Amino acid sequence: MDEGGWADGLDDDQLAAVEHGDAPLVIMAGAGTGKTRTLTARVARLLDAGVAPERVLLLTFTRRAAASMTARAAALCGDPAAGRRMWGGTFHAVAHRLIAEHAPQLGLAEVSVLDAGDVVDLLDLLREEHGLVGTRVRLPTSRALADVYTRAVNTGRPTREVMEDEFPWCVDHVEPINALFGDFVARKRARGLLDFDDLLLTWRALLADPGVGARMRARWDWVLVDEYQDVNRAQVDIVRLLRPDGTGLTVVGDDAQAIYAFRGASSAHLYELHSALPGSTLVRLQRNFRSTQPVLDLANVIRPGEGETALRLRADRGEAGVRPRLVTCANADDEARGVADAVLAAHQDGLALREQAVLMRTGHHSNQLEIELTVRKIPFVKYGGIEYTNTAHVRDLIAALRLVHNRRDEVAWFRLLGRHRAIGKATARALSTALLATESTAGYADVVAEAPPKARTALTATLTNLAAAQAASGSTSAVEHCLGAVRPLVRAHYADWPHRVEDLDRLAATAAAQTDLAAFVADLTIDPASSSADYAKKPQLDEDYLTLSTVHSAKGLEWTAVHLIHAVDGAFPSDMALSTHEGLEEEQRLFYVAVTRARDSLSIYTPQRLPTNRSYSARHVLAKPSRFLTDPARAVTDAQQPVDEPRAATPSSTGGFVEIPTLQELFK
DNA sequence: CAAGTAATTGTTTTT
DNA sequence: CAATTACTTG
Repeated sequence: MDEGGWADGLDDDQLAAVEHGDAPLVIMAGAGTGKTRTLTARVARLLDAGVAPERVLLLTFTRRAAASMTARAAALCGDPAAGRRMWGGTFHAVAHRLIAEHAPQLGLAEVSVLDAGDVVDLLDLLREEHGLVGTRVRLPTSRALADVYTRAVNTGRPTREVMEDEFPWCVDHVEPINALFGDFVARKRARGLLDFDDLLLTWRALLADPGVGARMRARWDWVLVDEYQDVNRAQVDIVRLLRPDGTGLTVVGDDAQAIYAFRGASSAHLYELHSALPGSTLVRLQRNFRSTQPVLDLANVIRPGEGETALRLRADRGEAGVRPRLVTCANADDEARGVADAVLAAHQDGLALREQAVLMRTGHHSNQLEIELTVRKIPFVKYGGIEYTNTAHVRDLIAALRLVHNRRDEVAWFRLLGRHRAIGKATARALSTALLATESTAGYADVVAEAPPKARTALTATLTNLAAAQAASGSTSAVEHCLGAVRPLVRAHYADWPHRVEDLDRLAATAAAQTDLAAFVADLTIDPASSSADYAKKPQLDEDYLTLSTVHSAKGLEWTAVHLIHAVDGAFPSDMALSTHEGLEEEQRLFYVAVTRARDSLSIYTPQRLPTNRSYSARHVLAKPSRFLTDPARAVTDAQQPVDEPRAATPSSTGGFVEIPTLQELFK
């Protein structure tokens, strides 16, 4: 019917991908070539042809991407409700939904999701039991153990091999470490705890089961996967198990934008899929609809890879445009002023802050800039970095919320018990064991008797509240009791409690409004960035604000004006990546991703002096411009020195902005 | 065994 | 410079 709807404005290549039948389809789409649009249109076309929305599964890299794609596809075919009926989300989020549904088949009563920090806590607990503590020789930290484990799981290599290659100082302890990992797996299983890796492994196991797998496969006729260059071994297996012969499968990716090797991803999976599925069609999208040619000229210089896979992006918008600016600054403060000046200048010329972004390699690169923006009252929201839900008090509340649905969540018990005065590691462990042994909440009182006398009053209050939360029938009352349990602990435990309690009230208010509290808590863990960002910035939704983002978090997004800061060797590329060839290549792809986010205007800043990262005193060190700014790269940019006289911050000179809190402040 | 004090170590990206 | 960790004391 609404033919023009989804086909509107698509070029021949895109249309070919959209109208392709049910044979396996691999779309290699360069940056800015309308990959999201094509995928969305393809889904809309399927719906338009009468496919039931619940028979479509769309796997994306972030929850935000899934939500916007399903909503747009539904709108394109004139049935807004279809978006909610469709299956969409990250691998991890969809896995959780399916695992919760199949908990009985997995022998699990309830499931809780552990974040990276919880995993470290649990490993720490086990580390002592396995005698891997002491000061006689260097032993791996819990953090290192978590790294080894996740690395092995995500690449499908034995832990021994991972340790030999990447953690040589652990090699002397392979035996006890592997024994510990065995216990780690068993303990998680016994308590209904799933970490991020388990979500994928468990989904894969469900699919590999003859009975459950066949039924699960039969749920969807169409499976579409975005950002396929960033999937790891387990995710590849899941895709293959979902569509064994590739019928109804569509994957989209760009090997030049593979930036998650550290998580076990490999862009080789993209090619392997094409060759593994004999009947598959390969469609290449090379016309860039996003950026001006001058921006692409730089992108083409920076883009890694030669030969067959090399692909020169061509601007559909013609030759016009402004060459990227290469701005040399004295130091980070100078850089911050330069960015703020440029952002405000563009704003005065009518470019909304929402159309501008500042990108960086790592979260702390914007420290000085954030101060400058705050002083000059330029509102901003920062994406990336992991501060928000990782703050201790937020995790305390999340632990309490997890206990509402899973009384056997040992990690959560351990954490909350340890917040009490007079209860340390050893006592917390003993008490959590005792709590796990209780048949019902009625047994909590007996456990209090085992606690040190000084802790009993507070502990009684905590356990009474948690028991009430567990008995509560609705989210509102459950959350209220959790807050009742956690608030006094936070007040007693943190000197700066007023701020923290405010945070908790805010989070609790959102949690209380949920119909499915368990799912909300899991979501908060699986997708912390967008969940916390979404609820934190809701009140200012129609405000204009500048985006600050790590390049990783900026993947798939675009802005009219982009400012790339700290383009300096050691910062971008990160000094952590300089030692290996693969590491450096990934940094280069990351740089390419950053450059290709810009539509019209790109500015790259190179501060000449930065604080040393060794010593935290005020000493600075000379920084060289990023090695990716080669002579050919410089040849297609305009070098620019900002005014080098120091300028005072000019507060209200721009006026009119309402100060909104940054996420960091919300969760401090 | 917990809490306080002294020493030391930190280093990226994220589901 | 902070924040974690190792060591000491109550």
